[in-house]
Amino acid sequence: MKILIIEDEVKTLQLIKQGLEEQQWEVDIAYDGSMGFQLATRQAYALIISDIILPMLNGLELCKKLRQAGIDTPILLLTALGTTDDKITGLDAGADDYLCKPFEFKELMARVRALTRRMGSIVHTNLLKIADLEMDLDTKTVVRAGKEISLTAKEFTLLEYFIRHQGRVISKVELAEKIWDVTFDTGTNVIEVYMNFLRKKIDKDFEPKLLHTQIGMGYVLKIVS
Amino acid sequence: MKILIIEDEVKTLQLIKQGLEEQQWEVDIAYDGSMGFQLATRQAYALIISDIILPMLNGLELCKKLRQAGIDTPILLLTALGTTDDKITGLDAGADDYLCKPFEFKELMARVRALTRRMGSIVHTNLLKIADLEMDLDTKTVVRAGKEISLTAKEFTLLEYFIRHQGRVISKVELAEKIWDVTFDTGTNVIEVYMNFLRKKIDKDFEPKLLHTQIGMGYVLKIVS
DNA sequence: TCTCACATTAAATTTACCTTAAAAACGGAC
DNA sequence: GTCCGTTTTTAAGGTAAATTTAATGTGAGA
Repeated sequence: MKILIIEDEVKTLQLIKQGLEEQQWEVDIAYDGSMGFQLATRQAYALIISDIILPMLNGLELCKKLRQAGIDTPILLLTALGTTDDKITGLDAGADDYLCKPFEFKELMARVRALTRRMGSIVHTNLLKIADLEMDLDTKTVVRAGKEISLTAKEFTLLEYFIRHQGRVISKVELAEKIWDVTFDTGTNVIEVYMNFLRKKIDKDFEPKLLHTQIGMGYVLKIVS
Repeated sequence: MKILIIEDEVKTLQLIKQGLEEQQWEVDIAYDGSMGFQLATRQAYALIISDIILPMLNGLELCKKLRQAGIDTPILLLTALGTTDDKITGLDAGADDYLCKPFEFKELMARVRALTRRMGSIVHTNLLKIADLEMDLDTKTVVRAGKEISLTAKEFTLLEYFIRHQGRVISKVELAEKIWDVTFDTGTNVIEVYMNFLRKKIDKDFEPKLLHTQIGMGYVLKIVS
């Protein structure tokens, strides 16, 4: 699950984004309120972190509009406006927490943990990983270097087998048995065709390459050759 | 629904109690941590407001014990310990918010409103949501974008399963087991027919579409593909 | 340079799913 | 019980996408 940051000040944005990514969160970014609204209504986030002073639509109006639209994602407002009345306005607009700049980074992270804890249990469950390639068995999605990659059922099963046995050279006979469920030589080249499909999708536009051929032996999924 | 205050300093206690009662809250009181724990585990509160420095069992230990006991009532810690590290310790112990004394009373009230907002709606109505689609389990009604949608029993059960597992790709085998209670392949296409029924009712006249097919894998209920 | 194992592409085939209609089962009302 | 409306299931035809086949290209090793 992802976190959405809405902030027009690039330095603050980068700081938060980096910190969240270190905690294994996926992060989306918006530079103004209306862009933030678009994103927040189009997909489900675990948390929205928003500045109050924003172009287009300010953080308070954003809160209200999201709540009106039925979005109940936790919202953390982050701003330089530090009076008690500002905080009250923010919280009553529908925000769940309010943190004043300048804030200590570790406090922000603790508040993020507190706000996402409830969601957290449903999060990051069935994930398989190698390098920057992630496979989510629940949502059946594959992401490499942050880009979502769409796989067919057979491609998915095949890649799953490779990730579960990463580093091991897997023979074509083994693949035929485990993925295609045939135990005799059918004289086909499906496996080669499918390895080609997979490579086009998960390796072609990325580095380092993960799928390697060991001529006469089989294929391996591993980092570096 | 009630709020529980755990505080040994009588003056602060009275101040908060009175303020909450003016907002029509019923208030229970505990003067030490273990009494607070007893009360919190014996009935459901909308919110627990606790000091950290308490006789018997301090506020942090109380938080941890309550979370371990499976109590997920929102907890607001209220204390004189004001460093960032104190806040982090509190939030990571399982608290939802942390306010330092001396605090302005109206900020406390705003934070109480923020923390109880969710509970207020979740508790007395038993409803499931995704995007602008709402399902009320008590009245067995479904509403999308404000329009009431009438579903048959099987359609309702099916949609409920999807909403409870939103984001997850659900295979036809799983649906057959969980909704139709068959564990073997009956060679039927009921599921496809029912997906068609559901789509006609909840997706046909609305945007964005929520039910998506992942060929060879199953179906997902989610916002955007 | 020749061979073999694998890569690549396009075309053929098959499967999974959608849609519609009609049949069967169910549930009140009488 | 019978009738009738509703819900659930079966069945059949159509379609797009996934899978497989087949034909050709390429590169490493003898």
